[in-house]
Amino acid sequence: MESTRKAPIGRPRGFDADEALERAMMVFWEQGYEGASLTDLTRAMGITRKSMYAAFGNKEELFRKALERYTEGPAAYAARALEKPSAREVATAFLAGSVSTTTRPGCPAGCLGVQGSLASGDSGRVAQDALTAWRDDGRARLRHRFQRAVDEGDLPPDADPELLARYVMTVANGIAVQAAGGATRAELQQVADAALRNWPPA
Amino acid sequence: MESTRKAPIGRPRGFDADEALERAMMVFWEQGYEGASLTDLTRAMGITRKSMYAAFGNKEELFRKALERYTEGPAAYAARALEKPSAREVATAFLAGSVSTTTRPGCPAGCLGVQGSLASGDSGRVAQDALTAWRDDGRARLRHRFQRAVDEGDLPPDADPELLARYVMTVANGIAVQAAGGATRAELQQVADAALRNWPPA
DNA sequence: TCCATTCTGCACCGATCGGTATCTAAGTTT
DNA sequence: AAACTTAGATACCGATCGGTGCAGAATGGA
Repeated sequence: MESTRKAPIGRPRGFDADEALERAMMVFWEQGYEGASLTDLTRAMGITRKSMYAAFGNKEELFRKALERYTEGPAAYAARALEKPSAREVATAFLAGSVSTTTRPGCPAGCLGVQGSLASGDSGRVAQDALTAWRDDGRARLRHRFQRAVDEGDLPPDADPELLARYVMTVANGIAVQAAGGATRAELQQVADAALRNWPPA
Repeated sequence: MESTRKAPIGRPRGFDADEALERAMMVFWEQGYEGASLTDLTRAMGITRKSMYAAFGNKEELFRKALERYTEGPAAYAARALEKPSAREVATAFLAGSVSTTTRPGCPAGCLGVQGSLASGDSGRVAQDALTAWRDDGRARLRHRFQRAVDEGDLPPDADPELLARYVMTVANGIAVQAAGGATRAELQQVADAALRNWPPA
């Protein structure tokens, strides 16, 4: 009985399931759930469709397992941050881990938890690029406005318009993600207030 | 010549192009670019595929025009915010407009500019829900940790763990969006530092 | 040795995708 | 009235989607 549990009869699996899942996670991370086709996934995993279905069930379950792996791997900074001794250190470590993981060389830019459905396949790339350009344009306008504020003495001379613009835009993007996840207006207004409690933050 | 410009020969358009574009914008806003099929779009617009192609070119151009309309409509708060007299008012109005627009009743939750490719069709809904639950779980863990900090005296007694957790998660989500758009690690670390310059923000 | 299981590889399924063709009917110009 | 353009409806195109079936080979335990 134990022997059957350890090694079920039949040809053993010819690939490393953990490594295959790691590869699948990277594809989902980069291309999102719908943008990652079975062809993309299995090619990256180095196995056939049949093997993937036998090992992971279907695409949805593969994604869930990839998300679990992401939590224990690239997103492990979150759990580590929660163990810091003070709240300030928790928050600092959490955001530092967020920065580090979303900009890690060799890994897709961004967070699987956010853009797992933000990224897309080739057909949606133009729209994705258009939206990135749209956000960049808004940020540039904020930057110019804050530069003017520095010039006019409205902001201190050592204020960094680039940083301030990116800060405001980052909070706004985060608010959008929160709203899409069901946060209420009152909750988000509290967040906006908190983000501006000391202004300018630099 | 003026007459031909005003009314070109042939049967005039039988629908209001502006209103059709408005409807299309709402569909893109709610379902994202790839999640919005031509069937969804034309049904909402009340016209046929042929009419849509004749009036707007193709799906990509329709999306671009819908994004323009979004900029001039629901996202007009951004332009208005830039006209405020002080930098603080600019930032305040920008974030307040972001909150208001992403949580407006009768409109899709979130920002078209962020989740135009974040949302998805029916096939990706389960993955989308899983990611929302994933982010909610992370936020709950932060909240519990901050509650403990209050209990231990690490945070002042009047600190709001719910707000602090949402604040940190919002900034992290924004960082993820920024990273996906190409922001560098150094730039984002500056943002994270700015977000924590006065802690706790409440 | 026999059997069970998984392997690779390919063809295939129904469904949907964005986009087009074809038809008739209708309305506005010259 | 003639010329022109659009609307509506329907069917269709090639491509891709997630998922399956079937072939034959490989590799283990009983």
